[in-house]
Amino acid sequence: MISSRDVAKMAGVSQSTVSRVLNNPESVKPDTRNKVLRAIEELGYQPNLIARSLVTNSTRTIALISGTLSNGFFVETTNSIVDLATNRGYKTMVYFEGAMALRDIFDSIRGNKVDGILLSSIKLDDPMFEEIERSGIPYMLFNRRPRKGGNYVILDNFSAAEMITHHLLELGHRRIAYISGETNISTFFERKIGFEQVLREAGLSLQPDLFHVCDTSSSEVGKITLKLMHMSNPPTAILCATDAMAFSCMDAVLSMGLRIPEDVSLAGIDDISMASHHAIQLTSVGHHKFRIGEIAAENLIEMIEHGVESDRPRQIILQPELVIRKTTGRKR
Amino acid sequence: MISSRDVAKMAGVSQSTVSRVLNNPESVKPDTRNKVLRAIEELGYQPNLIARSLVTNSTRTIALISGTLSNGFFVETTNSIVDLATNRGYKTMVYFEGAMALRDIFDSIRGNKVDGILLSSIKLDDPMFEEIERSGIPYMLFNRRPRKGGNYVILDNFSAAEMITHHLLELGHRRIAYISGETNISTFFERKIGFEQVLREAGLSLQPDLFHVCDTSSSEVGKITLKLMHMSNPPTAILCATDAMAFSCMDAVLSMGLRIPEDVSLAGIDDISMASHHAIQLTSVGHHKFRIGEIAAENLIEMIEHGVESDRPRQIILQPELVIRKTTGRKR
DNA sequence: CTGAAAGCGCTTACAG
DNA sequence: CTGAAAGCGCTTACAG
Repeated sequence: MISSRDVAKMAGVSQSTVSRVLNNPESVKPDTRNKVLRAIEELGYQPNLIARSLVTNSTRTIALISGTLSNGFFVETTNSIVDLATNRGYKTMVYFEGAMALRDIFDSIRGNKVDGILLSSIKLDDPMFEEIERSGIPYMLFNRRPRKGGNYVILDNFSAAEMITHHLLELGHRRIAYISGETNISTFFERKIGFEQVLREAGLSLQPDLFHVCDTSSSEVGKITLKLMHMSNPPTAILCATDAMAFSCMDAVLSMGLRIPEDVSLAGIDDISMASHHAIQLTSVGHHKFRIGEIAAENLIEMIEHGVESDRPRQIILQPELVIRKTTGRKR
Repeated sequence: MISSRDVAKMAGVSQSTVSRVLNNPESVKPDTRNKVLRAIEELGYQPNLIARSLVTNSTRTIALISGTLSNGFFVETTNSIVDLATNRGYKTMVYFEGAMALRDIFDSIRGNKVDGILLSSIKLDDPMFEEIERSGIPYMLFNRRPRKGGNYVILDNFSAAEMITHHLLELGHRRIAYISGETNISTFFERKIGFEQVLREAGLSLQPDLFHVCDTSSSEVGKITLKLMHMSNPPTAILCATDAMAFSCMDAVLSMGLRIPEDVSLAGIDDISMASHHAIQLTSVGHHKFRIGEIAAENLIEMIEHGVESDRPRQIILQPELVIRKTTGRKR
């Protein structure tokens, strides 16, 4: 491999000068600069970024630890985060939750000296959170947050759940099923609280046989949906904690030959782009598409480049908008 | 930051021994090994992988350069590639086509000394292809291939297009519109050839007003769809070169208040997972889900670990299966 | 089984 | 404006 020594030799200068031409061109006389540039060209020299990183202690790499792409929400955030980082001159190391323990991913990331971390996969009481804070590596959480503190950008999940539940109540629904993911995750925790709160205000209560927690996989959601719709007194509406779950739920409902919303209303939360497809038309509530990922990435890069003010965590809560489409209708 | 020197000092051994404990534990006496291990534990030592890479000349990193996640096909390959790589102990640097010129991505990748490259975004006559070959970095292309040679795993696009076109002809369709992406990409080129071939065999020909090439974006496909369906003599069936395009097409058709397949039949190619959703039920043709990405990653890792046999390129062509669902029906 | 020394390919004070 | 020297944190022959 060609190194800066080779370039230096060919240009008849020192290695330091080659380095300067690369990193601070104005500091070297045009004449010498051109000699170096020509040598670089001639040799097809490619600086070894690994070596550079070792001395500068910066890799221009951010790590993205994201929920699985089976959830369309993370498809949108992953796409926009990677593109934004790329445009800003950062490489993105991607990990999807589940393939490896967060602990091991974090160790790998530390060893690789990434400049910053973007993380969706944190639990409410995750022991990793404190470690990440302590590591001093700039980070932004997105979509989920820990119980206390941290830098994050999330949806106002409580409000989102309130809004969509209100909508269902207004349509006359009283038997509303709720399918949630594990409530040790802030998103699911906060959405459930919002749902319960509105029920309570309406003089209703969360009925155990209409409330289900599952692992958010399509097969699990499907099973629960079938169980619900086979009840002697099935719900007239189903609220799913995410749009991705609502898609699975819809799939199961339709597979039974039932119609939406005639036989059962269906709603989700997140308002991912597929929700607006004319074949889906899912009523949902969420923030404008893509923005969560972008905001997280923007803030992270700012922290990397202008330093972290650890006394003032970045906590951004986006306000949701209700989007009524075709999967919710009056109770019959 | 704690280095192996600190560990060595604390354990009362040399840096070499610390290195051995990490990389070849059996080569050091249990006694010394334990002293070192204890020191590592005590100091919370994390080896600097950047420094290691500089000397071993291996980063355990693969670069994935993928088509955009707006196309569900690449969602599935990205998900399975990243997970497979992670499980095998490789990090994945991800780039999406379009955010940066392939030329610049490649330079960045070379500088970062990745162990291998997984690339979907190659054109038929892409000047970058030769450069990649020449670089000597192990690589696998997937989904698309260059005109000649290379390591790749692709669908038998010609057969896929043949099969789906046959299906449409058998349903009685004669005015079949075809919406394609740019034909300087092998996928679109081969699919178009397959489509034309079957038409020709049936004594039909590709009619200019029914054949459209676009940039595959949802808005472009939508525009073309509207144009087609507003013709005085609209097509009775539309074949889209990818399922992702078929989804956009479906969206546009439904937005006009038309029904599928009553007013127009619709088919795609790829058979991505969303195609089987009960609200979509898209007739398509493709290989079993996820496998293309996995096969590409498996082969790449094998090349990285067991060496490249450059005289025998890896060329894997997967056979498609036709999956008839609800978007295609008899011509009325 | 272990250590001292050299080296991977850069950058960065320091001196001139 | 430029060069010689030291150093980033590892690994790897080599010697013992």
